Amino acid sequence: MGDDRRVETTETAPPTGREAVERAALGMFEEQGYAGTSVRAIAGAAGVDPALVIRWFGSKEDLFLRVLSLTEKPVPDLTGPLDTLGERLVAFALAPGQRDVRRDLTALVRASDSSSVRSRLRQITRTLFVERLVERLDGPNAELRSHLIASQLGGLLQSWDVAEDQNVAAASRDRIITLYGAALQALIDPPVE
Amino acid sequence: MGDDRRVETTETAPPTGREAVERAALGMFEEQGYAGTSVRAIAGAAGVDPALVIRWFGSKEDLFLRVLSLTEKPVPDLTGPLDTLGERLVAFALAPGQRDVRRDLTALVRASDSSSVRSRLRQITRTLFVERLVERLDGPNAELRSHLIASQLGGLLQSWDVAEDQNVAAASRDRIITLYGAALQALIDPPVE
DNA sequence: GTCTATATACCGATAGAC
DNA sequence: GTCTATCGGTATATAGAC
Repeated sequence: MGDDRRVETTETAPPTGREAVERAALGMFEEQGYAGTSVRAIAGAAGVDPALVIRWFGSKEDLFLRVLSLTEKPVPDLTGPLDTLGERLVAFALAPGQRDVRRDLTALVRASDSSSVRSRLRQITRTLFVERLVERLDGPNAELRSHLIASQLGGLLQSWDVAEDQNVAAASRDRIITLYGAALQALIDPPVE
Repeated sequence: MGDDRRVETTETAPPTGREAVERAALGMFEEQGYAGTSVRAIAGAAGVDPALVIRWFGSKEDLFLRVLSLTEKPVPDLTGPLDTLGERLVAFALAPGQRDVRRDLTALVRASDSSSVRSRLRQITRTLFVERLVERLDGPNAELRSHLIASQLGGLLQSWDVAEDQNVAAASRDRIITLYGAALQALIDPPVE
């Protein structure tokens, strides 16, 4: 603060104060997880006193939830033909450009011992997938099927992350898109009785 | 050891020493997670000095991995007709009797910031599902498909747990078995080119 | 008001006495 | 083998300087 003269046009102004804390926190939470990141380390990286972090953001968990809200993150494109939506969803989830989102979701899942984090996770799943999927699905149980599709995507992301360049991750992305896309498609297509 | 006289017949002998620590640790890790469970609390519940827990088991993480190895847990029955295996796998995963296994897997996933825990998770997935599935699947990419089926099951378990008696968990188990079973079936059936 | 410095109450782990 | 005492670490809260 102090010399924060509100030059709102420049994008690359070196962050200071609260913003520096938020950026440092996001990066460290993504890379080392919640438990592996200390408030002291965040404060050090941001050039700020540790006590200020608590004073500004309430608690470590509040800062975590604020910084991992996943707002302003890209959303999957659900337009286009329904009968190939499965593959497009998998391709979206595994796209290189979605790496940060994957890491954010991983960090959230691994911190989900806390019920606040679980609640945030539900909210993200709902706004990112379920609410938008349910409007496109035909047939019965559209909402449940949307939830289950989101579950499938969550499972894929978790395996992709846990695999660590073996097993699943070692397979060609295209093959996974084809195979797992078909599995998603089984819940996208209206169920036949 | 010392007074461990190998009375292998009695099942209900009140656990003492190391065994009391292991039981207390398992229960507390399942219920409150890794971070939420302190060595001091485990020692207190087991009636043992906290320093002994470390001395006996090496570290908190070593104790966690030892107690959550998921050996001697029931394994899904993969025999029977292939064309309904999807539903049977979902039914197995969601069965009330599998609650402890679900909680164990949840605890592991939530502690998977640690690479040792991720490694254990891979091992469990492999021995519980992949190795046994791959022998039953026909068609190409049997191993990858087995991994992806395990991913689907992992995603379902995670949602089931995060949902907390809303959304997914609120739906009738039978409907989930039907719908998600069909999604698993898409990877069980040999892919058509 | 904003921030600095300090205090409290935990944690996992260890050294060393008995 | 067992346990006491303690170390360095953590998150969080507050008193008080500027």
